[in-house]
Amino acid sequence: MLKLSKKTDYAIILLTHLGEVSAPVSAQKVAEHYQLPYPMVANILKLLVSSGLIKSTRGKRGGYVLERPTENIILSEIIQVTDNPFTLVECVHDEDLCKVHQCCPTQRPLIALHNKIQQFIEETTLAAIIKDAQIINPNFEDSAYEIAHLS
Amino acid sequence: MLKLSKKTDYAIILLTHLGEVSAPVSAQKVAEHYQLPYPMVANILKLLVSSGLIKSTRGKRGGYVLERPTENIILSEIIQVTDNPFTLVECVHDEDLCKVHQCCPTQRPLIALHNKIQQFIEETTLAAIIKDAQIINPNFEDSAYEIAHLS
DNA sequence: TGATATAGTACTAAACTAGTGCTATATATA
DNA sequence: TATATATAGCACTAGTTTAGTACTATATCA
Repeated sequence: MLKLSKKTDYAIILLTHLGEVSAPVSAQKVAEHYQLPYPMVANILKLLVSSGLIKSTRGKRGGYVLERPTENIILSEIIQVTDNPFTLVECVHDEDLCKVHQCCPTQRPLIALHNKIQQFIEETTLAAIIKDAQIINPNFEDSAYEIAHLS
Repeated sequence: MLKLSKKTDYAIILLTHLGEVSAPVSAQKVAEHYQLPYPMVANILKLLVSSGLIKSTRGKRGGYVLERPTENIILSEIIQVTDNPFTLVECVHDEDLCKVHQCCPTQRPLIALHNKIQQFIEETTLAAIIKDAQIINPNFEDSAYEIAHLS
């Protein structure tokens, strides 16, 4: 099915949130704020740490912050972590897998589509995603700030 | 996972084949030609009939032919039949599904990506796919012709 | 030392994918 | 008109993936 997993969806939400605050945010707080299941959020945050997109501090006042500025995080990295590595059709990366590659009509057009998607997700930075989101909800930054500092 | 199903892959192969011959081709023949599992091929062809992309004739010398010229069949139709209807993220079509749409940062960038993919699969005709495939294997038409008329 | 928070790992239910099997029906042709 | 050929329409299964849960260990602040 041509769709992104909820994991990716959540990851973008989480990273966007982290991109808008400076103090560490706990899994609990983010989960509450977006009404997402806490264990899920916690798992994804762990995943994002182990893949180097965010870093964590434990203990009281601990939580997660971005590892890099939002301009240097691209959508394709996020998808790579939370979805399996993007492969529209198997033979894009390994044409030996394909029984009919001698006369395969899908290869070229689907590789073209693959490349278009790839290009888009490499062009799109977290910074751009955040900017887009703020057009919808200009007060978001403030409310996020409040939440992040709610004791 | 951001990928197309084998069903779609096969459907494109099958439709391309039908686009290159004029006489009806049986499920058996196509399956043999591409070394694909016959029951799978048969199922997909039935699906393509019921969705109006191809038409069938039963009995001896029966088989499948395209319902329309290749220029009038677009990739998005094929995907719609064989993959579930394309929805990169659920809220593209139904934003009430989303718990956080008041402040959802994924919505805009992912809808943008959705639209890019949508545009591509609507621009791409079966005729174009066939033309692409022939660049790879210019003898394909001949061999397909042979197979189609193999008694 | 205790509360808070992440780290790591393992597990489960539901959904989807890929593929199979069977029986009924239509058609060309000998 | 009988027969071989071919599609039509089901229903079923195994394997994989997704989404979400649970538990224990460890680090840190106060």
